[in-house]
Parts: sequence; C-alpha cells; structure tokens
Amino acid sequence: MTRKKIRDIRHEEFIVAALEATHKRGFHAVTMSEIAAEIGATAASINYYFGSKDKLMFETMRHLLRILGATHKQYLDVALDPKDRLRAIFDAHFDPRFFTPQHCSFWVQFWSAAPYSAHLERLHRINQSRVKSHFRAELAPLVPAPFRETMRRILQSYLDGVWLSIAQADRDIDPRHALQEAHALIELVLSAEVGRSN
Amino acid sequence: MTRKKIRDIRHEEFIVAALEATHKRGFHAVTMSEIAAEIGATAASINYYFGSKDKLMFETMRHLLRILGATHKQYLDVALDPKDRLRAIFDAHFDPRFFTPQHCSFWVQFWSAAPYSAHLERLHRINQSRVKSHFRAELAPLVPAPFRETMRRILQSYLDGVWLSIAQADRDIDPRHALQEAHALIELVLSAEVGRSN
DNA sequence: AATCATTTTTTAAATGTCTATTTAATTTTT
DNA sequence: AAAAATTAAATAGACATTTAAAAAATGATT
Repeated sequence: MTRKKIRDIRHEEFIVAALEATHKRGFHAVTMSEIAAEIGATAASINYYFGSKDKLMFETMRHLLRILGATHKQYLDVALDPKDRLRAIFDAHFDPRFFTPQHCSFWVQFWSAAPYSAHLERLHRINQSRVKSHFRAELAPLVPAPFRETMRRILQSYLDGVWLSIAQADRDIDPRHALQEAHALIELVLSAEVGRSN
Repeated sequence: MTRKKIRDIRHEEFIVAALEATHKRGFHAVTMSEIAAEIGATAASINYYFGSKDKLMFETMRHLLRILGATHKQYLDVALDPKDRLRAIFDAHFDPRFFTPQHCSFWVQFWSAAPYSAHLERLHRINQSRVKSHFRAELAPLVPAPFRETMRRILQSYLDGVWLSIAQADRDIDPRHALQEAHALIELVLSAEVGRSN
C-alpha cells in the first residue's frame, strides 16, 4: 500500500476544515485561525501547505468540483437510456455524499464570490459550461431542437435554485426527496406538448 | 408640494450608491469609502445617516423588498384570472425596474450573507414566506392539492435560480426573455397530467 | 436685506480592532 | 544530523467607527 504522505493528509484535513468552518461562519467572515482550529492546528500551517487563504478556498472548491464530476461519471456509467442519462446530472448533484448543508453553503458562497475573483470565476465558468453541455447532450435525443434551450435553462435554473434553498434552510434536508422532485420536473419537461410554448 | 428633506434625499442616494458599489466590488469587499465615493461623499456621512455599514446594507435590502412588493401589487391589480395572478409573481421579479444586474447581484449576495446575520436572516425569512404563501394561494385554483407543493417548489427554485444566473452573467440581460421563459414553465406546470408524478 | 446665533450637515484626522501573512525558532520525523 | 512540519510572536495593512472641528443652511431680529 502506498503510505500516505503527510502533505496529502493535511491537504485533505484542511479542506474538510475549510468546508466546516465556512459553513459555520461564512466565506468572508471565517478566519484562518478558525479554519485551523477545526483540526487543532494553527493558522500559519495553512500557509505552509496552501500559501494563502485564497488558495485554500480555491482548492476547496476544486475538491468539490472533482467529487461532483466523479459522481456524475458513476451515474452515467450505469445509465441505460437517454432519460437515465439526463437524470444522472441531478443524481450527481443530489447524491448524499455531495448534497450536504456544508457543501451547499460553500457552493452558494462560491457563487456569490466568483464574480469578484479571477481565479474563482474561472473555476465557476468551467463548471458552468461543463454542466451546460451535459444538459444539452442529454436533452438532444429527448426534446426537439426549438424547445431544447428553454428546457435546458429551466432545468439548470431549477437545479441551482434548489441548492440555494438548501444553503438557506438550517433544517436537515433529505436528498431523496430533492431527487424525487427533480425527477418530477424531468417528467414534466419531457411530457411537454410540442407547439405550445408561451 | 412637500419639499424633500435632506435626510430623505441622502437616504435614497446612499442606497443607490450601495447597490452600485456592491455590484462592482461585492457585499463584503466593498468599503464605506467606496460607497460614499459613488456620490462624492465621505464614509463618515454614511454613519451620520445610517449608523453603521451593516445598517446601510440592511436598509438597502429593505428598499429592494419594498420595490418588489409594490411591483407585485401593481401586477396583481390588473390580473384578470388565476393564471394572471400566478404570472404576476414572475412579472414582478422580472420587471425591468427591478431585474437589473445591480439588483440581482445585491440580492444574491444578500442570500449568501443572510445565514450569518440575524437581521438579514429575519428580512430574508419574511420575504421567503411572503413569496411562498403567494405561490400557494395562486396555485390553489390551478393545481390539485397533491401536486401543489411540488409545483410550488419547482417554480420557486426556478425563480431563484434565474436570479443567480443573472448575477453571474456580466452580459446584459433581457427581462422580456426571462419572463417569456417563466411563462413557458408555468404552462408546463399547469399542463401536467395528473397521475403521473413518478 | 443684512446680521448673527443656532442647528444641521459634512469632513479630515485619529483611534482601535481585526486578521492575513511573514519570520525565526522549536519540535518532530526521517 | 538533516529535513520536514509546526508554532508563537511580530508585522503590516486595511477598514469601520469615533471625534472634534469646519462649513453650510436656517431663521429670527433688526
């Protein structure tokens, strides 16, 4: 077995700490010391490993995006038909491993911070177009071209909106319920009578 | 004519300044000086009129909520049937007076800041339940009870999601297009075949 | 109209706090 | 012994808020 390097262990620990501390205190309000305290370390060691607070936040976000991508891939691998593939996007976003208050909080704060940081914005844009092109590809065999973009934007806005509402609600959320509702929306979109838009 | 008090003039000026400056720099990054500079004033005068930065932000948010409420009322007043009344919620949110990059930015940042400020959270909760109960009331005559809550959450999440995407996109947005798409979603929701909700 | 006292508005500068980052030394691991 | 990891303390900059004084407006009285 490849013995884990301390560097890698700390990287992961601090990222988890950043998620937790940010959830508690907010993206901007959270301090280096608070994050470090989360794992009984000291602020200086964050800089030793990450270089700066911004870089830690950046890496934390990348971490979330990697999980999301990998989870999505898993669902795609077992999808049997076009509808399954479309569902896979929601399945990934609403996967219990991913769909936690901590993650939703961080995600929403990332959204609101992205327009003001070149690095975060780049990350955001990359993910946004990734999701967009997946939606497009999966909708292609299911929805006729003239309505496809409208349906895509509806689905994508809905997806973002749900995350937002989770980040706000402090009560615990049931991923299965969110997923069920997303599937209901998919049915709705796919059952749309062609010819009556607006 | 009631001559406007200086106090009222400044109140409005600073709120507009806060919206503009926050749009440029972000909710947390923006400084008192930047806001004041927006109207050629000085940071100290903000405190003279508002007491603190937090209070200015609070008042700015209240200002947005007042506009939203009033606009909604206008649309309700001319609504002829239940569907119009449902549309009125979207009409208000997507009204050109309201649906600007500045407003969307501020709104999204408010969302992400609310969980960490008792005052902002209260404001947020009030608005959230206001919108929620309007949706419920307007959907009542249009959608049978078993599906109503699901449909409401879909519509409401979609609404929030659109705002989010506007705050991100720096390109200008066409309110009419957003509205058209919202109306398409309403049609979709109302045309749902009862009995097939996955 | 003009003066002047009073109140309102505005500002420059001072204050004090908070916090990311750096540094230099210490502890732990290899 | 050398390298890696960790920390306490120092540094430095940013910024909201306070303070005390100046400037502008107000209005009553000549």
